[in-house]
Amino acid sequence: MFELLKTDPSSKARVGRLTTAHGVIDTPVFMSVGTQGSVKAIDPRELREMGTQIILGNTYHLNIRPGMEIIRTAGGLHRFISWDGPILTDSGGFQVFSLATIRKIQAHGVEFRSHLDGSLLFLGPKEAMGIQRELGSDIAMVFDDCPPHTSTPRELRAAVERTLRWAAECREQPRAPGQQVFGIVQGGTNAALREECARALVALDFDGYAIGGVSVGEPEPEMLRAVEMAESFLPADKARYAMGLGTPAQLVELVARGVDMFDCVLPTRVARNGTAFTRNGSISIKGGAYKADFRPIEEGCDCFACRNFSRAYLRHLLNVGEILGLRMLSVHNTRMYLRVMEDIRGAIAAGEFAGFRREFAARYVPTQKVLLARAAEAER
RNA sequence: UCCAGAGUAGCUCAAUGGUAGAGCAGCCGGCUGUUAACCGGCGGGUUACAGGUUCGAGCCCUGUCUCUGGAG
Repeated sequence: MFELLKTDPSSKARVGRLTTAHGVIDTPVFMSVGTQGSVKAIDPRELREMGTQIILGNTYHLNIRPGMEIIRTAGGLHRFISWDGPILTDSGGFQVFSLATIRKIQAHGVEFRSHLDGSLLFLGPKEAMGIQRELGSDIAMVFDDCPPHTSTPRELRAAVERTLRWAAECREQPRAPGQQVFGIVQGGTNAALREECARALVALDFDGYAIGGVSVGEPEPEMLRAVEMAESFLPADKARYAMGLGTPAQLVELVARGVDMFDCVLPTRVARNGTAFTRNGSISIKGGAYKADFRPIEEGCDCFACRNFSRAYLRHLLNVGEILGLRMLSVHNTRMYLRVMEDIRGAIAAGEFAGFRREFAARYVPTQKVLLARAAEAER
């Protein structure tokens, strides 16, 4: 159940409350990604202490390993991974995109050849919902067809039609007690397709609506447009979830466009690769510039890493390959994302979101790639 | 002091007498519903030094220096 608490007068930003079987979530919310039943390098106690409200799991990956028999025997995913807060499970739809080389799309689902041992795995609406039911997630996602950014209009249309057909079937599948199901809008950067897909999904009446088919290789301006196209046809009284996004700066902009929920591997993946997010943009802690920099990653950050360790020490850890280094960067980045969301919620509630948004954008230094994409956009 | 071996990129090491390379480190990118503690790029050399042989030498010869091991 979603409750809309306040809407920002200067934008579409809103604060709300999403009630699930395992707890209440304040939105806008960032959801940490725990694909294989673990938010990589961070344990549940740390997640809790950082203020994590909900985490993700993945149908495809958990079904391959450890397999449903184990999770069933364990008493469901919550018990198995010792996380008693809300869990959202992705359906495996993203793997249609990310594992494009080892899968074949068929009428009633997708045939995957396991990336581990090559064995066959079929995932369709029925299978994906059945697995998510057994996982016992609080929010299950419909099984969708997530096409790449490079798709032709014909392919995009086919993906939308398939996604809608499958969504209708997902909608009818049995659920775990208290489990909510979210539909997923596809349609790429095509406004007509986004509208058509959104309207059709809304007609099916889901518990919430996700915007998928973003973060599939498109430049930032196109991503923002795709979200806008879908958002305008979604009901205000249901949660909106932008799948797979984004950078801290993008989160602020997406909240301003009416999105309530996010998930993204960036904070944890980038951390393992030596990069830390700050309000001023991201910094590569591995760099020699931090060799003798005894300040915390980010002044004023209340995460465990910033309270205890210097950039110099963290750089040293990363440099010698000590696992603590990437763990601490993961902790920092995750807490940083959660703090951004806390600040966003506070700003909207206080009626100060417009100023917050302006200042955030002014301070956050984008990557070269984003700058180039924006420049190219301005050219048009 | 003698004998032997070795001196090549910051480090550890390659390179039948025929365009001196790799890994690591360094620097710069990238990473967006995780097949990623990952991927890509760049810089970097008086081949210890001085001669010699040769069309051509990191490689062969002579000398010098340094290091390592052994002998005394």
